[in-house]
Amino acid sequence: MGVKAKRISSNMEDYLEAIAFLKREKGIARVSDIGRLLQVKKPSVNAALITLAKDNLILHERYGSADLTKEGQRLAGDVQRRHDTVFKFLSRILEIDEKTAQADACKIEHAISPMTFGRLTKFIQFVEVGLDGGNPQWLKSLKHYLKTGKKLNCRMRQVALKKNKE
Amino acid sequence: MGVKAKRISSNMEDYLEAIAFLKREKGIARVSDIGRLLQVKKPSVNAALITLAKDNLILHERYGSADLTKEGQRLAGDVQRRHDTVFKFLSRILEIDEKTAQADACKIEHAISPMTFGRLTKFIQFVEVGLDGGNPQWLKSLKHYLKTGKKLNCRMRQVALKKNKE
DNA sequence: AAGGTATGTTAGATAAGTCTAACATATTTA
DNA sequence: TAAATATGTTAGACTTATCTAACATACCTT
Repeated sequence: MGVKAKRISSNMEDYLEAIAFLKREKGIARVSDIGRLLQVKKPSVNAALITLAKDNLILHERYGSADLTKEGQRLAGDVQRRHDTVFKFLSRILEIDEKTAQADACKIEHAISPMTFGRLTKFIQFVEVGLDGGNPQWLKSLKHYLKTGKKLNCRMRQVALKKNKE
Repeated sequence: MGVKAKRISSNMEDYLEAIAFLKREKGIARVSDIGRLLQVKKPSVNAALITLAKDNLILHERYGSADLTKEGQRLAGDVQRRHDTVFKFLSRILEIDEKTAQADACKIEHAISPMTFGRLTKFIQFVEVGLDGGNPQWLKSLKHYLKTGKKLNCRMRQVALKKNKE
């Protein structure tokens, strides 16, 4: 029953992601643009497109553009969501600078299980939507600790609060 | 100045990790054991040992055992620490089951930057050592939310507290 | 529409990492 | 110690992913 859900490589996931991005942003995913995005040469892109087409993840005719199939869209979406989740966690909670967070997310997105993805998603929700039982203080303490390595005491908290308002 | 700090592949990191583990656990790192640990055949191990020896990360003589050099020890230690940190985060904070957490950590350990490693380490410290300004409640709320998707209200909190005491 | 530029493809090489089958060396044990 | 077993190595093939150089097609522009 159903098509066997092949496991594709990190590299192929990157290509799918790039194609999805270009379709969304420019309406069309071309070899050159994919190459520019992923920092690889055109023949590499071409080889990748042939592989992805063989796996029924894209439609691709010679000298034509690449389009994701239903399955390709699904996989690309999965990768994208993993990326976004990891990126949010790194940047909003661990407060890692954007560049580093993006770079790390680009690698971690290929490495996390559905379980970890789900939990991470919920964790972010928990923090952002304020489901911490009305105790947002811990987040401030966390962020202060992450940056200074020091515990926020009462006096320091006041200072931190003031800084946040500036 | 100093030796150029080569960047080694995820695979080579795995081999270093395995060698360090075997040295620690059994006093000696042999080709067969490394293979068993990493689920690869002996010729693959052999090839890896040659590569690592060429990079001065291990000492290895024909038909002899493998020993980490100072640099090899340093790298193996780095990987190990990244693994432990990620594993702790996944298992203790996101409460992912051990098997999945180990599997994910084995991949993520190759993907995180020093910055992310540092922040994650501090985050775990923050949680474990109770540096959250004396508000451990948020953690309970988090764990409850991660598992049920629901916010802990006052009544639910009492229930959660009771369960924790069982 | 012809020519030039941009884009896409093919061919062939390279590198990393894996495998199997065959061979070599060590170690154990009868 | 000699044979049997375990362990390590070599040779050669395969896969994935990349590259350069050369070639093919598409498109724009005048």
